[in-house]
Amino acid sequence: MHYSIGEVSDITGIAASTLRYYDREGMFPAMERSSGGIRVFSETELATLKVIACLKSSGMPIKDIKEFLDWCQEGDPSIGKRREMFHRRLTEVESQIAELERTRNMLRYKCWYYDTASEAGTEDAVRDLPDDAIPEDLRDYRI
Amino acid sequence: MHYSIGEVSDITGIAASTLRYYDREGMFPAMERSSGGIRVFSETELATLKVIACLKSSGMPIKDIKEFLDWCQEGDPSIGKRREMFHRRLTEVESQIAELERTRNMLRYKCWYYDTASEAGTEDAVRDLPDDAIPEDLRDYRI
DNA sequence: ATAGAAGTTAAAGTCAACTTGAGGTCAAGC
DNA sequence: GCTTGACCTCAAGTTGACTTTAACTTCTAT
Repeated sequence: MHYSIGEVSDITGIAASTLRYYDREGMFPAMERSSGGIRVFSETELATLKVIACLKSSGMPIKDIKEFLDWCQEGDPSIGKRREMFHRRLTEVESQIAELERTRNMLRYKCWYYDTASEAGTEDAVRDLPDDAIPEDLRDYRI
Repeated sequence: MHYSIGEVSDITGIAASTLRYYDREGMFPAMERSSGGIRVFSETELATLKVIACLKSSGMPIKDIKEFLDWCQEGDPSIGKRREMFHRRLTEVESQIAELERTRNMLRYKCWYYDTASEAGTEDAVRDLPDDAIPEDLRDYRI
């Protein structure tokens, strides 16, 4: 199947200007053009966009994603590099999750703090409470 | 206890230029200065920095954090607003975690994919494998 | 054949969150 | 008194990831 830039934008929710920007950066090396110079996206480019989305949401910068896509073009000889890259990315995302979970726990503490203050109508009711007045699962996340 | 900007930078790992920038943005409304005009950080500012770190790692922009800190200055009347803000932030972080977990699973699939390709020496060995040749827990994350 | 929607380019603009640079001041030890 | 390192301000620069603009072309439907 073939798609115009507008169709791809509608399918993926990515702005056409962003797709042009990715193209300018060389992320779609195999993309074709109509005789009049109009971009023709195919399944290949849609697959690339999925990989871009995955790597982007793992926090990888565009230029590193571009480098990875270049490795894909090189074929089998670059399998090792690509494998290592994904393992590093996985480790990275796992620590991002751990950090976000810590953040979530601090926010849970703050929610409890403000629920309590809100009920009392004043922060004085919570500010200097001893640790054992704090729900056990939130105690370590007091800030 | 009182700290110089350099000490706070060492304690927190935040660059002195960043601390000055935060100060310029009005995040330390109670911070004092020495007679010579030098910033004197106290426990109050260290506590603020912890809140800033928490909200920043939840993805909140600096100007919204500033707005929250302004609410804190208003005292008890703003407890409701602050409470709602933390509840929204918690919801937000929970969906960020869910999205990152999805990303992690896609990366796990890619790790398996490249482990397999690497062992075989060629991507041909994995590219078009049927779904049931993929580890069950990764099947849904094929990209 | 023509209108208008959708596409094209290159270059400039935007935004957040800092960081850097220039030029000057403060504070502690000798 | 003087050096030296840490501090100060203000303005400008940086980075990444887009987005916008202007001027133009192509495609599609009537």
